Amino acid sequence: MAETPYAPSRIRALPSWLLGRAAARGHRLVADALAAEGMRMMHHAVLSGVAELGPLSQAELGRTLGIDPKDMVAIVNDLQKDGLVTRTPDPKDRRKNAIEISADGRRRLRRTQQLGDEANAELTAALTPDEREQLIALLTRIALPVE
Amino acid sequence: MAETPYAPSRIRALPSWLLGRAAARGHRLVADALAAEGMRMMHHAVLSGVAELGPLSQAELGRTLGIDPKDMVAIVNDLQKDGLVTRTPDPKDRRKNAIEISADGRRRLRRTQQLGDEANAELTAALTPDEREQLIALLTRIALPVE
DNA sequence: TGGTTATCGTTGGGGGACCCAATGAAGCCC
DNA sequence: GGGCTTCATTGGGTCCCCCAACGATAACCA
Repeated sequence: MAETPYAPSRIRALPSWLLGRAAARGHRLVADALAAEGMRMMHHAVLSGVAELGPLSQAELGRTLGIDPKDMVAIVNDLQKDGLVTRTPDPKDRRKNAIEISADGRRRLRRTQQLGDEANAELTAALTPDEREQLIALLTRIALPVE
Repeated sequence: MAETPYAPSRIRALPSWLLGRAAARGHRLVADALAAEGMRMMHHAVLSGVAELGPLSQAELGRTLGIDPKDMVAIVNDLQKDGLVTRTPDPKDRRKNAIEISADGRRRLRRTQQLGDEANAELTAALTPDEREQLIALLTRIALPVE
């Protein structure tokens, strides 16, 4: 491939720029890995959230994962169409849908979790386990709005 | 506003996920700040690159900043339209355009650099200067493909 | 020298993530 | 009971990223 000069540039020392680059690479790695199972990042994230947090509404899912309600509709549609989750009206609150993972969903999740972990290992391959933990800790502290 | 539960989720411990969140917040902060000058992130990045690396071709700019040639065309169009850069045919190589920053471009860059720095300060406000340097160092090592 | 290969700017198309506003239905609070 | 809120859904929009192709030009090399 072509040799990229990557001359020093003021821009590339800014956290926001580095975050964008690193996130793009991470997204590429994970998305490519998940594509082997016909899944996308958001689908995997939602499936993982549903598996952990039990049956819950789309709004709750969206809040915990930071996903827009509009996008959530499409994601749950896809997951439901593939039989990975069930969407049943909540008898307690008829506005809500109770989203729950299915047996197929659990099986799929096992594989996508594996793929996601591998992709993240490759993403952080240049780091020691200690450094990886440092990175996670630092990112956690700047990822959220101050509120 | 609604209380976001942010219950523990396996997804949110993954570097790729955290990177996506942090990058989104960084982009929001920087983009909002630059919007005050009518600039977008990519425009500022290109302007900064041109200022540092002197007159150079669009392809070289794209390689150093990781910007797609297609997007570079639009960005340079905008910058040229605003009189911030000049695009002149390179006499040495008539395929290339020599992009160079103008006096107006330098003035604009001074302001946008200030705004970008402030936004990045806010982005990393929760970190000590030491931790900020750590984060930059770690990100630098995972931002680039292995090559 | 002539033919192949590569690069440059440009145009075209497309996808994924993110965000905002509005709607009807349903629950909540007083 | 009336006002406010929440829920799922629909619609519209922006930005960044990637791939493919093209005509023009340059570089390579036998």
